[in-house]
Amino acid sequence: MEGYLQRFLTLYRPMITRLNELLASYDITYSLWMVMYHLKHRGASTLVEIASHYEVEKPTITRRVQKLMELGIVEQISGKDKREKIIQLTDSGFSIYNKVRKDITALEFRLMDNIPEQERNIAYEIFPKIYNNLKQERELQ
Amino acid sequence: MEGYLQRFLTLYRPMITRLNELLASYDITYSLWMVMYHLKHRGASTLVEIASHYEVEKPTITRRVQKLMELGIVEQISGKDKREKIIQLTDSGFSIYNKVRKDITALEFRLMDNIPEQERNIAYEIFPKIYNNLKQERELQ
DNA sequence: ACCATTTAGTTACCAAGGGTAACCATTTGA
DNA sequence: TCAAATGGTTACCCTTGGTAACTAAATGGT
Repeated sequence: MEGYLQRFLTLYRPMITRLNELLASYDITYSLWMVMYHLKHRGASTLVEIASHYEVEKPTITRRVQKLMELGIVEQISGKDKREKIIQLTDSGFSIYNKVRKDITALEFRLMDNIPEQERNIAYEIFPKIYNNLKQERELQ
Repeated sequence: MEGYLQRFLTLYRPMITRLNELLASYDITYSLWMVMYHLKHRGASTLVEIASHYEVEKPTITRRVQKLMELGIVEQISGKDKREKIIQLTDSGFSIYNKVRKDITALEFRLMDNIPEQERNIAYEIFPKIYNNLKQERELQ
């Protein structure tokens, strides 16, 4: 499996570039999109939950959430623990999510166009496995 | 295939973090490693070739190559076209490459540990296909 | 053969994204 | 009950990368 990381990294910039081109018309960037995606798929979350999932520091998420709040895409809800800031998508946030989702799904189909169904699925399912292995690798240190 | 890009992006930071931790003991970062990898696998290259392969701008590669030259990892060779700067790994560069390669290969094995051989291969082979599709997507614009 | 255009690379400046350290407020738990 | 741990923010800085303007060299149409 020599070179897997390299192949992964080679894909990164072209992918981010296409994605940001697409997101520009909605005035968001991929880093904001990642938070929106997280809230859509995992529901209301605290900043620490988001930070640890993507393995970035807390201030990074503070900044992203501040921008998303200014844009009216997310809002804070109250929980028991007064230290926590629980964030969820607003109605407007959901609506923007759905519009962007269509565009991204279309892009994903174009990128997967000539790849057999079975291979797509395997490549799709392997990511969470590697993710878990990366997390475990971290714990060992 | 909805969410493929997202799954890809989610992996990025954890992977970069592990990789940089590993590379730190050799005093290089993943961005320098990518250039070394390119030279090892594609042979002596011009800066424009490297830049267009990874889809970054020329100044970015100028900077990386300057650092690698300071570190004695790459050197310039002369070609016919006097505008071009053709770069290759030095003996020292090859030696460092081989040491790092062992560590990264070991990391790659740990990350793929619990994934069946066949799935690994498919996930490995799918990257160049997506890469080509991304490049084609760019041309259409 | 000549000159406008293109190409390769560099420099200087700037922007995005993210990290570290220090801090406050709240909660946990010995 | 009070020290330690946790969630979040602020201020400052670093890394990476992009843009614009430039030089030098090569190309190509006339």
